[in-house]
Amino acid sequence: MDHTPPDDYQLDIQVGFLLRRANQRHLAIFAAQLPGLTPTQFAALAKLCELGPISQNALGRATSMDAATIKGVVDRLRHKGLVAALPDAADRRRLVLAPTPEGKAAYARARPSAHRITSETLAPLTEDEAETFLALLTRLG
Amino acid sequence: MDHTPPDDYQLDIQVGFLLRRANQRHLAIFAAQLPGLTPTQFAALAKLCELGPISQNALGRATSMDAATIKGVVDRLRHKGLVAALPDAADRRRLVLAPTPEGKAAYARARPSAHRITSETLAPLTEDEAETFLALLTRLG
DNA sequence: AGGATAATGTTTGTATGCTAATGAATATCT
DNA sequence: AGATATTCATTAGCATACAAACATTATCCT
Repeated sequence: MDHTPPDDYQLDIQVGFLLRRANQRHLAIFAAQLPGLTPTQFAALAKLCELGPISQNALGRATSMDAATIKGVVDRLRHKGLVAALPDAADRRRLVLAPTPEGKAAYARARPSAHRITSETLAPLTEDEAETFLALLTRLG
Repeated sequence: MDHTPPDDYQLDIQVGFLLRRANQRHLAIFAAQLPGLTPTQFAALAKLCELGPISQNALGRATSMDAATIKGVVDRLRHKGLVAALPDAADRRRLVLAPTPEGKAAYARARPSAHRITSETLAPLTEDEAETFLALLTRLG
């Protein structure tokens, strides 16, 4: 009898809306801390430095970007001189990507900022809360 | 001595990356459950139905979209016949928006789907976990 | 009253992000 | 081997998002 019928729809309480807002805030923090790279560009560069030479689509899978998206991101990284691409001799469909020396340097320079960005994004939470949040968020991916 | 130096950067652990992934999954669920409207379009329509007639920029603020973004969203809703726009007699800069009867009907029809979308997005978590997650996520917006 | 300021809506440009279609190359399977 | 299927990269089209610049209109302040 005390049961509230779900007749109301409060947008501000919905996961999708909250995810979008949290992401907006994170993007703003990222742009302020690391002006030269977008989050996706940094993610692609970071994964490429982590994994070493890899095909474009494989890099996309590693960073959760589809083929169309990763292409645009890689094109911009190549245009900036951070990533080099060579045709794969063994599989002529493939484009093998690798970070350039400038790309590796940019990644090394950006890493401290990346840590600050994560900290600042999670700053409204205590350490325990942040840990809980990340664990739950991981399961929603 | 057991302290791990933050020398490594694991992309898959970063908030930004996890937020992007969770959002991707949510968008896919949304598109499957509610094919006619995008999440932003639904958010704008829902807020407009909640709040009643309001200017375009004010609707943008209510839904966390900047002026350029809300314009595109509203244009598409108007093109679908879900939203009507009239010049404000009191303030000639303003465009007063209101849902059309079709817009109100679409909102009423979409609301059950919206609840399902939220449930499905949070399905990997228990109810208690989902509640915790939403509380923490709210503080990151 | 009148000049600085601010708000509203618009446009342009850049960057994600998805779907769908395409052509080329490789794998698979009978 | 040959037909079928899959993978890779690309392209086109649509929909967020944000920044920056703009003209128009309100408001504020002295």
